[in-house]
Amino acid sequence: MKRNSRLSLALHTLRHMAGNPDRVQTSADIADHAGTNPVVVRRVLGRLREAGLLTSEKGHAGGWKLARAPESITLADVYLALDESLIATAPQEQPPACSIEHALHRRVSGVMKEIEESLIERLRETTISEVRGE
Amino acid sequence: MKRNSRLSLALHTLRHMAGNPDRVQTSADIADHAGTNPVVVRRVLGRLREAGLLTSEKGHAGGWKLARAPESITLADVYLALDESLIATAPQEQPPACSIEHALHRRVSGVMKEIEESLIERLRETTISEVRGE
DNA sequence: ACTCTCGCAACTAACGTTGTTACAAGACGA
DNA sequence: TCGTCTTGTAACAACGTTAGTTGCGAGAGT
Ligand code: FES
Ligand code: FES
Repeated sequence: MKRNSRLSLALHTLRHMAGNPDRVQTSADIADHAGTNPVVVRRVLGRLREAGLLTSEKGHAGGWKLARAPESITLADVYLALDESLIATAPQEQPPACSIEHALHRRVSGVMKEIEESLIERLRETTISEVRGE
Repeated sequence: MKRNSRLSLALHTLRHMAGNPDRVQTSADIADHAGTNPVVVRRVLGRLREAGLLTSEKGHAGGWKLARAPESITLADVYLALDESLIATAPQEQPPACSIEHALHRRVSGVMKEIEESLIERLRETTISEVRGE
């Protein structure tokens, strides 16, 4: 229901896999684990696969596995893989009648872009495997 | 339809008023001006009034007016008045069963908080009246 | 063949946002 | 006092987004 449940699901799953990098897990396993539905898991992890973070195999003994060393996967990689800007700036659909409105929008979305940049920068500082419980 | 149309409406209206600070405008005027509905305008501007940016009067010759000098109103004031965090972090409804999930959430929302801080800081650098067309 | 798995399309339900109508309450002027 | 203007607020419809669910086809392995 929340806006970043996809990010939470992705991070938790990756971190969980980082604890056992060679184990193959099915989307049903993961869904159980995360209290959700296998299809939802495949939807989210599918994006991570497109970004090269995971691999998936069909058939018997198929499932999901990390595609890279967990130490090389940063929070920013996950955030970008999902490509849902948490920083919202409406893309100004109409050419604005009023030039001041235009200027305001430019100003605000300029700041937003900067902020998103620095968000990604900050997220790049920590890898999946660095985060531990308590 | 977009996530920040309230912010756009608020900023544009305030900037428009800044050009003529003593003029009283009705929500119908403003709605015409912004291509929306008077009730929507009252909803958004109501928040700005609660934050002390505007005043409103009922009755004949009533309407909306700036409560402060436009040079003293920053973009951050408006953003905060609307108090809709553009930086979304789900407030972690359940106590998380898994401590790693908890740690991940803490890390991410810590970063988000910082980022929102710096967003506000950046927005505080410009006042309403500073923004001009072309 | 059979079974397991992903991939994908379609649908529902819940939620948030905008726009709209309706009406009460207050303020002002005639 | 009466009429009119305006805000304030509630209620509703329309729409988009998201999570969840079902169903089924396509590969992969036994
Ligand atoms: S349950 Fe495995 S990391 Fe949370
Ligand atoms: S129309 Fe007046 S500021 Fe845009």
